[in-house]
Amino acid sequence: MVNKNKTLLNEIKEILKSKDIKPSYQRIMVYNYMKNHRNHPSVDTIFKAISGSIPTLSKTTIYNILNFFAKKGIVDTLTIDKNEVRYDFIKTPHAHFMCKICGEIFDIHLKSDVCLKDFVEGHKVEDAHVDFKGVCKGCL
Amino acid sequence: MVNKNKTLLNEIKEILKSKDIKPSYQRIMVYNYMKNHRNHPSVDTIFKAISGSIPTLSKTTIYNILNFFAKKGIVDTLTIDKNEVRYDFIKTPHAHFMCKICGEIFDIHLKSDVCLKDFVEGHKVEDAHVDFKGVCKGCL
DNA sequence: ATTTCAATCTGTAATGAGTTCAATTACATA
DNA sequence: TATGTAATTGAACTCATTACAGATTGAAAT
Ligand SMILES: [Mn+2]
Ligand SMILES: [Mn+2]
Ligand SMILES: [Zn+2]
Ligand SMILES: [Zn+2]
Repeated sequence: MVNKNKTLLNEIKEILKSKDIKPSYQRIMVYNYMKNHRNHPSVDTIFKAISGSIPTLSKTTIYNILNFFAKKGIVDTLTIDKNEVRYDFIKTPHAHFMCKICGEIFDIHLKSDVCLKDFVEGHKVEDAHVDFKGVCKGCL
Repeated sequence: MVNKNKTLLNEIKEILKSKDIKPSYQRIMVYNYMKNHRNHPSVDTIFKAISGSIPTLSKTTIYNILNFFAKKGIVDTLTIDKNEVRYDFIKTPHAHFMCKICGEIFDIHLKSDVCLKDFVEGHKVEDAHVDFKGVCKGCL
């Protein structure tokens, strides 16, 4: 069990190296968290989740790592929540639904091609987001 | 000229009354600004623009009015800019493009129906936004 | 006209996400 | 082992937004 966990972290280390990212323990742990959670976490959520494993962890480090990961294309930055930035471990283009009651963000899989445009009305597109807000299934 | 301006402000007063909104001078001026600008302004932009006409104006009042207008459906709240909320004087559903260089937000008119859904995957939709980010025509 | 009362406005203080920065630590290489 | 660069840390800071309490407004009621 411990050995298996160690193997998984070593896999992440190799992934980071292959992307020209120095695999610090902090970066490995953030990557591991993102890989295993689909909750579109905020910096604070990640901090609370992994600071137990890294007693000296600084929240600034989480900010640094996520900004770096975003630049490297490992995570996507979601501005759907006006209170704090949320992050997504990108797989494929998809939309999001954020519940105004519980704050949860759900993945939505639409048959829409708006996420795949290179240009719109002459502007060069680098990111595309389809965001819904309302009341989620569970809160209805 | 002055008379015509006064007539326009009186028209706004009637519009607000018809929506069960007490037509204070501050509210009329914010409405008038939104009606005449398509720049998706922030609170600060509106404050700077109209505080000359209202010497005692408080920025808190702009926050109050915009939150109130949003609740009444007069303006739409855009979270595309992670630094500050931007507001839109709604006409019809449309998408937005925000330039990462100059910060300007452009209206985009797509032939997409994603903005018109009532439910997605069981969740009740109240707002829908299609947001693009990149480099605008002018900054390219 | 004066009183009354709720709604609105104002300004200051508090909150909290995110950034800056200088000092410390980790780690690869010589 | 010594050195140098990159990463981490934590405190101070910025700045958008909210909370709050007192002042002002304006429309009834008397
Ligand atoms: Mn997602
Ligand atoms: Mn618009
Ligand atoms: Zn919910
Ligand atoms: Zn631009």
